[in-house]
Order: sequence, then structure tokens, then C-alpha cells
Amino acid sequence: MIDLKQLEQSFESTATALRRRGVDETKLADLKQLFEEKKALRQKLETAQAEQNAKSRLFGEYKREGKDLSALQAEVAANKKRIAELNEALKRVEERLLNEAAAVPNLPDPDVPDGEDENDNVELKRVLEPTTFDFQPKEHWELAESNGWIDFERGVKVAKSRFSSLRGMGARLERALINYMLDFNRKRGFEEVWVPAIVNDASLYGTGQLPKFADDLFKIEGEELYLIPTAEVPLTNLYRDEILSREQLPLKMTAHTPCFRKEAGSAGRDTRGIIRQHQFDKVELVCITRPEESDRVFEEMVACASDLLTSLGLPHRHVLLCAGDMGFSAAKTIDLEVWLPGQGCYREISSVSNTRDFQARRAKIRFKDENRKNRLVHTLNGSSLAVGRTLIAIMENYQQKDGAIAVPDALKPYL
RNA sequence: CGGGGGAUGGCUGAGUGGUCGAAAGCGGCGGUCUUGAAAACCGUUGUAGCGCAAGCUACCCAGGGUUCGAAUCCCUGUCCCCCGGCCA
Repeated sequence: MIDLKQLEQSFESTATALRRRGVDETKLADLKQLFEEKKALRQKLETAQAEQNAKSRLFGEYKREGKDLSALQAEVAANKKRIAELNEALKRVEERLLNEAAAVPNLPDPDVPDGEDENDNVELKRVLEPTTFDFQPKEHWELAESNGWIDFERGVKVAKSRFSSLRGMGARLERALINYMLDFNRKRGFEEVWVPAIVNDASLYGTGQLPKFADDLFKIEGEELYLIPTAEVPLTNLYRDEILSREQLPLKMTAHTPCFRKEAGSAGRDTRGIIRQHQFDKVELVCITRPEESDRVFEEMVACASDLLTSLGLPHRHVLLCAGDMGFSAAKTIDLEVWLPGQGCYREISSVSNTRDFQARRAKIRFKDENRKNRLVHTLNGSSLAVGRTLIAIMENYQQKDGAIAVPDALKPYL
């Protein structure tokens, strides 16, 4: 959630920042007006309530002294009606305000480039040279098929399209990768955490998936529960409605979970292979920090994911997302894209975002600062890495002329 | 899923209609004492909104209701605990 006070007091700069994300300015003007309307209504209501409280207190006194109550009763009854009306009006305005405010994306950081989509993203750097072959490299689904690592048809039979099953070395590598990644992150100071893969709507609201993106989620029938689209949701929400002490920060966590996404808007995209599945494994990084240190921690997270790829010998590049291509909650995002020789292009394998106080405001995660004031924390999340896509990257980068696949040295102890 | 009991401030726990934002204890913070510490003693200690301030308003799980007035009474929901059933 954006800071409505900031919107009210610095409308121009806020609107300018949000225009970069395609937010309509008239909508923001409406929002500002609603906010002011709410303030005015609340003031009226509170004045009326103060009056009611003062008069109600007189009842006890009057009774003790045996005074006549009828005049007082009439006044209080009229005021009561007014309070009810004001209350009603306030509630309506607040509901509208909340609905509209909850649908506004985060402000992009000043150093985030302008742009509409992935074509305007900025490549920051490349790590490792793209793998070269003296034969025509294959795409991962061919390799998966010939090596018997992925069973596409039976996965679909058991569930539906965009589901699959890993077999033999494919499944073992998936598990090895998970363990390797968790250990790698732990050595970088991230606490290993295990979390529920089902969360409630309050959690999804807290991290920004709800109310706007309900269509992307698998909902449990008859319950206000959902399968998680990313471990970011349970990890961040571990601290929802909490006030942390300064000493606890920064919190650095890592977790492996399955992730479930409907991929509602992706019909026809990446239908071959396991690039885009309804269920996939991911090892996630989530940090909760003081505002002053979130930039530093952001860099640590990017470095952690990038070094992980390097340690697996996977060529990749860092991409700074433009304002139009960022996710709803992010103020700044760096994607890591891994080189896929079979496809001959870079594909997203990790995404690290600083949401600043956007999620913290929604989820009410605060800390006591040095003056014992409660302030919003900054929350950050990043994949480290999408495990299925890492498996793909290994298949395509480590393929041999005969179609066999070598194992990266780093993973050998895990197999 | 069936039966019973609960939900109060950082924690424990009192409070069953009228200065209750809430006793008491513990904890935290500041101080006195001490070479230092402990103990003891004194003071202080929830969150949010509005306001220059004094102050006002809201919050005792959540949402409704009764009442001039609700932490306290009524209804609904959620969560937790105990007993039983089922179960990795």
C-alpha cells in the first residue's frame, strides 16, 4: 500500500512517480480527495463522540444528585443519531478508500529506468560467457525426454496440463539442487525456515497478491485459504502485525517450498517443457530490514543468487527492470536471467525485489527505532533460485554431444 | 468431525454496565545507593488518528446489536486449549 499521507502532502511527486508505472493521475486525484474526505468526516465524528462521552458522564452525577434527566436524555438521543449517520458515511468512504488504495502499485525508486515492458529493461552485467558447443545444442525438453528425466504425459494425466513428473536422475537433481541452494544461502547468513504452503487471505493481502491478483491463485474450495504462489508470502507474513526490536534486524531467511500459480494470462506461452508450470519448487530469500539498510541487503541478495548461479557454472546476466515491467509490490527489481543454449537466449531464473515499506504497511510489520518510535520495516524478497528452471539450465548448459548430461561439480556431493 | 472451556497491555493475571486505557505482579527503560554489579528504593513504560499545543477520538480476538453509557450484557464469526473420533 502506498503512503496516503505522502500522496496528500506531495501529490505532484507521487503522481509523477506512479505515472511511470502507468497509473492514471485522475485516479490518484480521486484517491487524494477520498482521503481528505475521510479525514474531515472523522473529525466531525470524533467531535460528536466527545460530546456524547461528556454528556453520558453527567448521567451518573445527575442521578446521584437526584436531578431531572429528561433534557439531557433528549440532547443525547439527537446526538446519537448524528453519530450513527456520520459513522455510516465514514465507513463507506473508508471502504472505498481502502479498495482503491489497495489497487495502486508501489512507487518505483528514482534509479529505476522508464519503460513499458521487458524491452526497456537495462542489462547491468553478464557473468560467465555463454556456453559454446561444437554441435547443435538441444532444448531441455528433448534432453529430458531422451534421458528419461521428465515424464510430461503422465504428469498431465495425474493433474492437468502444465503439470509434470520428474523421474530418476531428474528427480534426484531437483532434490540435490534444493539442498545445495539451502546450504549455500545458510552459509551467507540466511536462516533456514520451513513454512506452510497454504496461507490465508490476510497473508496474501499483506504481501500484495490480494485483492488484485486473485485470478493467479489456486484457492481451496470452501475455505479462505490459498496455495502459495511463492514462499515470499508465508515468510514475510511470519512477522505480520508484529513490532520487532532493532536488534532482531535484519532478518534474513531462506526456505524451500513448492509454488502454485494458475498462469491465467499465459495461454500459449512456454507450453513445451517445464519453463512455466502450475507447480514448481523454489528456494526463496526474504529479508526484513531497517529502512537504512535495505539497499545494502538488496545487493547482498542479488549477489547471493548470482554467486549461486556462478558456483553451478551457469552463465547469466543481471537485468534492472524498468518501471513498467516490475511487479505490483516492488520499488526496485533486478532479475537474473540464465543462458539457455538450446533456446539461444537468456531466461529469468531469479528475481530480487525491494518493496521498501509497501508490504510492511499492508502487513503492519514495524520495529522500534532508537527513539523507541514504531516505524515500518522494509521487506525484500528474491528467488534463489527457481529450482525447475535451474534444472533446465543445467540440462542445456551441461549437455554432451551424445545427449548425456554432465553434473556440475558443486552438486556432486549432493548426489 | 462430536462434546466442554477460553480469548484483557511485552508476559502472567484482576476486572460482570458509569472518570477503566484498564488493578497487581513480572519484564523493559531512567534514576538513587555501590569501586562495579546484585539487592533494595523512587520514577517511568501500549497502539493509531487529529491538533502548534492543551487535549480529543478509537482500540480489552473480529464484526454486528442492546444502552445516555460496554472490557463487562446479547448475536455471529475466527482462533486457541482440553476430552473423544480419524490420521501422516
